[in-house]
Amino acid sequence: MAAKRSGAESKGSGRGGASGQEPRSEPPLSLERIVATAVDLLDAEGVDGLKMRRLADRLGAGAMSLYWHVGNKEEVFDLALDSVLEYRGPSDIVESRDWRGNVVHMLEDWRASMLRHPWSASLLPRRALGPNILIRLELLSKALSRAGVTDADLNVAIWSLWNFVIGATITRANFDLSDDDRAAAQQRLTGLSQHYPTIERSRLLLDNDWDGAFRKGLDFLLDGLAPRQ
Amino acid sequence: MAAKRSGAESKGSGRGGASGQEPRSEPPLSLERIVATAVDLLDAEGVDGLKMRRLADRLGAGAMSLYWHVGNKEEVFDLALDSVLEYRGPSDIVESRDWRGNVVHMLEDWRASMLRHPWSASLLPRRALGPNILIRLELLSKALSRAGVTDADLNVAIWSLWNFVIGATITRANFDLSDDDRAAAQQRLTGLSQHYPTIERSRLLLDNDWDGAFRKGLDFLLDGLAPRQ
DNA sequence: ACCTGAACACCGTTCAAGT
DNA sequence: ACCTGAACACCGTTCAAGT
Repeated sequence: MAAKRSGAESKGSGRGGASGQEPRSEPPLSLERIVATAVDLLDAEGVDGLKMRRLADRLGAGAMSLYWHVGNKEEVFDLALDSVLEYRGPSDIVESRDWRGNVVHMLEDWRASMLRHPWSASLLPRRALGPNILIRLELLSKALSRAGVTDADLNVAIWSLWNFVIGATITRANFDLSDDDRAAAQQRLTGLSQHYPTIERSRLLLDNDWDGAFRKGLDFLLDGLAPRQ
Repeated sequence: MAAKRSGAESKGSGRGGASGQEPRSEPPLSLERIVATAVDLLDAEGVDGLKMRRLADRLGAGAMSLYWHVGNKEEVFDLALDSVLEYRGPSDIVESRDWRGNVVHMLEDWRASMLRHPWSASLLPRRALGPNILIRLELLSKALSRAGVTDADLNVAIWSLWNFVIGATITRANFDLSDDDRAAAQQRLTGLSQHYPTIERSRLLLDNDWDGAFRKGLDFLLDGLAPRQ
């Protein structure tokens, strides 16, 4: 992932090194490098931190060079997003047994991949579906069929799981930023406990076990979709 | 919702009326007017269409007057969002019977409210929870308790429903924009049917019954959360 | 074919003034 | 107390050139 940063000599006159750590003798610009660097930048600075100028800077390229390789900023987002959703499944899907294990594994991996890049979940629903998510949906479809979900219910089941994963991951990725805020919210809730007695008592806003809640909620949903007989 | 637009005389020298329909003798600026107008503008132009200058323009106010009433643009988003999530429940919650009907009604109303303002769903997960969503969560909590969900599972159940609603609504609101794109995607899928045979056969990307899928998926999830015995 | 800086058309926000 | 325009510090993108 990280660039190799070979020690080398500078190109010509200095560029007024404000950043101080600009690598020298860069490999030429390429889509691959641009996408990889965009992911790094997004990880470091979030969605709002991705600016075309800054990206070019990180690449050691002139400010506007990117526009030769990419149509516009949107395209950078699309490419960065898909590059982050790759799935290296558990060996082969031929393993017919334990459809449920396969599904849970893939969905937990999906969520984990997006949480490693907290900008990605929010982006996913508003962009065209790239090949890497299609692979995941296909796996889902196969497994659910095998589990006995009827053809008439198949699409509903897939979208239900999609909704659950997207909703959980977007929520988690965004709440993550505001740990103190959450305490403050629960505090406020306590002050208003006459209005919200039930969620105040269960300490809904303080509940911190995101991974457990995802896993248990997913189990409930799968129970509903394909009841174990 | 819509302003009354009383016919009246202009204030002084013309402002070079580019928009052509600027109302005259506006009521004074107020938080309420700002929020209501922000919602209108968001509905009309989307998240990216809300610019402080444009909002001021719609209010018939000078470009920078808003900053007296609001700290910054973020605050406008927060206020607009909460104003859109109000719930006027079915009479009273005392109706103990039919917890499931109550839940389904509230969640469908929640989704419908957000789809009426397609920018709202994406905003919700990244902002502090306002009073209007807390009311909905409280209702959810009460109903699920009544349905027999144990205290240990209560938070999981609430977040599962949250995830489902958020995921479904964000997805629907965004896919809505691209009806042709979806056909194109399915087309592309058909071309690659050796890679994605199952979702190609079920025509996953063409499935257009969003309301039905939401309702049926919600039923599955509720079955998992509180099995009907 | 690939890269570049200058320039344009925006934005959010600050600030010193106005009434 | 409330409103205002000018000004600042950005940003995405176009374009005419460079090599």
